[in-house]
Amino acid sequence: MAERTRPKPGETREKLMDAALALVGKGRHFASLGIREVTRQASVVPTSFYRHFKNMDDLGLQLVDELGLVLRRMMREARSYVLQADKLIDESVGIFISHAQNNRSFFMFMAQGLAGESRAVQEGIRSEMRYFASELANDLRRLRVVDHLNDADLDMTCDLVVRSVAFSLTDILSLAPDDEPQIEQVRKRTARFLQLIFVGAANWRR
Amino acid sequence: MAERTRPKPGETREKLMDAALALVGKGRHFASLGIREVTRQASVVPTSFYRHFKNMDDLGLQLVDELGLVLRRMMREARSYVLQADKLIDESVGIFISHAQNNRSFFMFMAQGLAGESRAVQEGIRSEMRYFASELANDLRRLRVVDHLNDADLDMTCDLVVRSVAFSLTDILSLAPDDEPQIEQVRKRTARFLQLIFVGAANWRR
DNA sequence: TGTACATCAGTGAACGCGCGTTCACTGATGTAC
DNA sequence: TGTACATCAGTGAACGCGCGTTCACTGATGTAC
Repeated sequence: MAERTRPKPGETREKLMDAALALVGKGRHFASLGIREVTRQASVVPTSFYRHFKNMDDLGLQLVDELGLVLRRMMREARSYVLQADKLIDESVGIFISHAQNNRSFFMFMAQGLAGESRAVQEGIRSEMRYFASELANDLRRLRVVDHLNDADLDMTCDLVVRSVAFSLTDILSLAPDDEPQIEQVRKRTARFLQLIFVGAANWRR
Repeated sequence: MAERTRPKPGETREKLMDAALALVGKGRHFASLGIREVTRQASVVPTSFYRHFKNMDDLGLQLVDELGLVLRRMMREARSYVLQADKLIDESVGIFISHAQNNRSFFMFMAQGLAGESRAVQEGIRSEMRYFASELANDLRRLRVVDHLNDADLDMTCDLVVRSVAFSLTDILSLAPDDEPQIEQVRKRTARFLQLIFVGAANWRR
């Protein structure tokens, strides 16, 4: 019955990334985090950091990859719940916002990274958003709600949708996580933004 | 013919704010700037900082106020150039983008601040954006392009417009300042976003 | 299956450095009478 | 108008501290034969 004296492989790496995320979730900006600070939060000796990351930028880049996983999970859930077009907007916005609340730190990191110091992180997040928009375009084609739009116009519409939702995200993040009434406000407003955009798309260039 | 041995009042304060902006303009994130770093950039002794600001957050707040002035100047220019509705979108977007290029550092600071560490700076920037949106609503009423929308729907539309433009801003800022072809792309795409939104508004709840 | 060796992740001590902040001082400008 | 004093912005030295990074070491795990 020997105790586990050796940590699982990759455990410290995960602890460091979680620690950075936790600090961001507490309101700190990623760009202002230091190596010692992160290792302290992770209850790990500072030297260990270098076993897994070159520097903080490197850690940031690896967080972007994990962010991608979160976004894909969100998309998958939206797809499985939203099978027809009529409640599409409200349900998708709802799913998005509940994910934003359950992954606050991740989305804070994303919001920060868009205007962050590291060009690479910036590009990574933008590329995730582009991917998200293109998947959305696929889904809309599949649901046949936008048959009259050509590909370029559909892409533009989806891009605008993703941007609007991303901006609503920063609204959510600036609220207390349990401020239900305000969160409900943001949910409604975001849904109306999307309705407005889709009304625009429906009447586009006719 | 005595040399001016004493600096003008407020000169150092201005130098410090300019220095912080300059560092942000070089790609640094405001949250990661230090007092010594800013004073060094301003060619001022570190102690002087405390004559004008309590800490970096305080300096950030005062930068938000100046940002407000830049935005108001931009609005004024847009109003004087755009007198009728037909070229409204293209011209406004053009003016906006040229201001973004001429005040890169300011707008970088704004983009960073939206997801920044200081709650107060965040609120300040949001409030500037709300003000901007409400002024836009006034203008649209005045130009009588949105007569069929009620106040709440007009506000929503303007909010969405301002958000979309603000997001395009981050597109511009991530490009090299002289990358004309790409900037032209962003200009066109932003204009089409706004057209889509206005088509939506024109057909809203008919 | 057993043995020898390479690889890997974590450790603790140590380094030099730049940081934020304080202090007492200076000298120019503004204000009261 | 002149004088005395308060206020203000800028200075240079000094402080203690936490930072990023390096180093040599440890011991567990993986690999070759």
